[in-house]
Amino acid sequence: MERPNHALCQLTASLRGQDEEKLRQVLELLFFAYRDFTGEADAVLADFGFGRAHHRAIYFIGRNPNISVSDLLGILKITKQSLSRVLTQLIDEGYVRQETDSMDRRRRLLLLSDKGVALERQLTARQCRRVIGAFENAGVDSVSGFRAILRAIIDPEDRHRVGRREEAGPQVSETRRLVG
Amino acid sequence: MERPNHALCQLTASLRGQDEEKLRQVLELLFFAYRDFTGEADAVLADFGFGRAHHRAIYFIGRNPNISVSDLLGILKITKQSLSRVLTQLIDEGYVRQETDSMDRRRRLLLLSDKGVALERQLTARQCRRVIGAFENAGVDSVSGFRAILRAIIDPEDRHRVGRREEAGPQVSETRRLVG
DNA sequence: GCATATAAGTCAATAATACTGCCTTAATTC
DNA sequence: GAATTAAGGCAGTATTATTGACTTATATGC
Repeated sequence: MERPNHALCQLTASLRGQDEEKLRQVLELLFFAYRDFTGEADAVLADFGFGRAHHRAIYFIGRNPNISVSDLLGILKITKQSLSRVLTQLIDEGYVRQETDSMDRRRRLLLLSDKGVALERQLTARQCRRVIGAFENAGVDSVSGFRAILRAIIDPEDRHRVGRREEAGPQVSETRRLVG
Repeated sequence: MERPNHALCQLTASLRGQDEEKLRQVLELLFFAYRDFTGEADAVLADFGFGRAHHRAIYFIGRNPNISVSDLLGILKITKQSLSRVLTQLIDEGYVRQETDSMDRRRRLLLLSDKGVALERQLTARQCRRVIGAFENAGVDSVSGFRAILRAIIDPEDRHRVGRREEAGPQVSETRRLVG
């Protein structure tokens, strides 16, 4: 059996220097870092009987108050049925509230309750602590490069999803914005 | 409901400048980047009737030829039963071979077959293409910072797992190394 | 040699997360 | 009024993971 190939490093002219070993290390860094990063929240979630799916819903509802179900689906990229299970639980247990949009009464706008806000903060604080620790450990000079490359790994059409949506006075959904 | 808190940014003295918005963006970058990064391989895996669990097994067996089952479990941090299902499939379908360690006949050493190597390369090549694209897009100056912070996010006791294990002549397992 | 420990594998039951497909209701838009 | 959109429900299935209990084979310590 021949040794691992070296074709990868010739994929582009500008990166001839990138050898396979370095690239593989990056794949592994992503794997281990993401695992430990998400693991940070898992212990807390387990105490509440929730999983990662609940975390993601709580996070993005907290981040985008008054988001509609379909806009949340657009962020999470899961099916309506998958979100439904999670959302029903969160609403039943009082972490998420639903309000009918007065502008378009078909839409249900999602909001965290006080209980939901408290949980979201607890989860986010833990993950931020890990990230801050990493920034300190690696040196803050590394942060801008870190952010730039993570952003560039994301599919171009989803890069705009990072950061806060503008706080909508009269609700303006993503889907509406495309139409209007 | 009050606005998101600003307590996070005061977690450490050295990072007073880090405000919550920036930190949250990092959490989101990690989420979207990892999703798109893994999604890259999913389409290929589906063609073979495999999932991400198979990918991880294939990757780390390819990366650590002659790894023992327990050492692989140590990397993946899943239960023996979970790995078993995946490994049985991969062996049955001829992607992974098993050989008894001549030094310790309890151990089964895992190796990719030619078919396994071909699949591993296909998956890794795709993910590397995305990473290389991101390096070009963000600028290669960002790479070292990117790597440094990812590494620092990983639990300290697992950072040594990034990179190739030394190619063992007489098989020396991780567990053995601790003892001997 | 015998007791203990280790490596691997197996069986059974369960849970979380996701999927497809199909259908309903209500509200809006053309 | 017809078509579309938003939300949700129901049924069935797949993947990945878990816990717990147990077996077999081999190696190690005394």
